[in-house]
Amino acid sequence: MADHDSIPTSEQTSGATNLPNLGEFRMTRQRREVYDVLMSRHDHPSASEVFVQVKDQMPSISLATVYNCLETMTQCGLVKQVNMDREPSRYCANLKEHAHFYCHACGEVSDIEVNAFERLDEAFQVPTGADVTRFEVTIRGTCKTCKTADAKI
Amino acid sequence: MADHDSIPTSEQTSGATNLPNLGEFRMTRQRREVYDVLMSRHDHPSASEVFVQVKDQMPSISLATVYNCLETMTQCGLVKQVNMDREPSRYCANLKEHAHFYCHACGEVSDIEVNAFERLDEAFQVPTGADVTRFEVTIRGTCKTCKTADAKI
DNA sequence: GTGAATGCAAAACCTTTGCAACTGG
DNA sequence: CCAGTTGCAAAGGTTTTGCATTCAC
Repeated sequence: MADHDSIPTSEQTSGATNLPNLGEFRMTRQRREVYDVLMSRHDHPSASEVFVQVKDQMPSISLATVYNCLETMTQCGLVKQVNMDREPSRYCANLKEHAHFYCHACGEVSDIEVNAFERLDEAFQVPTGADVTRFEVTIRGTCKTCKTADAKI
Repeated sequence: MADHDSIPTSEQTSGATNLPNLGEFRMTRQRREVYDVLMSRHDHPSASEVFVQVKDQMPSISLATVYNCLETMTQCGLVKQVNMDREPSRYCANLKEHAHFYCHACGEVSDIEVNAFERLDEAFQVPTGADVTRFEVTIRGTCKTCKTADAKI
């Protein structure tokens, strides 16, 4: 994990939905660190959560830079921004098409495999004449842990 | 449209997914006006867009009150809050289960009918042991208007 | 070398909150 | 009557921005 050489190139990511366009991407120490942190976690941290962890390795980094890095990487398609309601944006490095499960009790977000993303449009009456770029699916509910904890109260 | 008597009671809305709980709901002039504005539009206005329109009818109303009204009505299940990325929250009075289409060119949000919402869970590997409350589906792309406009440039 | 990225602080933005005055049931 | 709601202004938290400095290519 967190291997510097694991940053995908345009060629390597041809399986992903949005090909990263890394043409003008300048690899700074800050960006590398931010990306590494994101790669090492599967819990969709927010910018400030990333900031806290990166600051450990690089005390001089500023929060604004973390925001800039995450923004740039999102534009490049290197990471994905995940927004839940009005909560702070979260970020994830899982480029594979997937849905999200959101537990409204603990606020945790987890990735969900999709069995047939491509057949999703059958279920929806997409406006005629519109170009569909992508489906975004969030499943809301209570995770196993919170359900159990709640039952014990 | 915008009929004051059209505000649903708990009994009338038994078909909706979340039954409005209007027990403690006090119908003030402000709330009625906010609700009317929302009922009269199908374009998912934000709080300040609602504010502008309500202020027309009721110049003394404050933005904070509009926020309060919308929040309360969302809690009651009278309206739905729709969040797109980091944009201001939008609101809609369409209580029927539906998905949203978001045009990233013009930023408009439109409702999408769902043919088989209940069979959606077949397509996703929902975490075992979790309780699913609801599916939220956003389809992103370019609407017909923007697609056409773009082609002309 | 040079344009892009950083770090800092300040601003922008949407939304919530505290509190006195008001009002719907 | 009186708990709940309003209006105002001020605060809150997240994200962006301006600008001088630094750095990657």
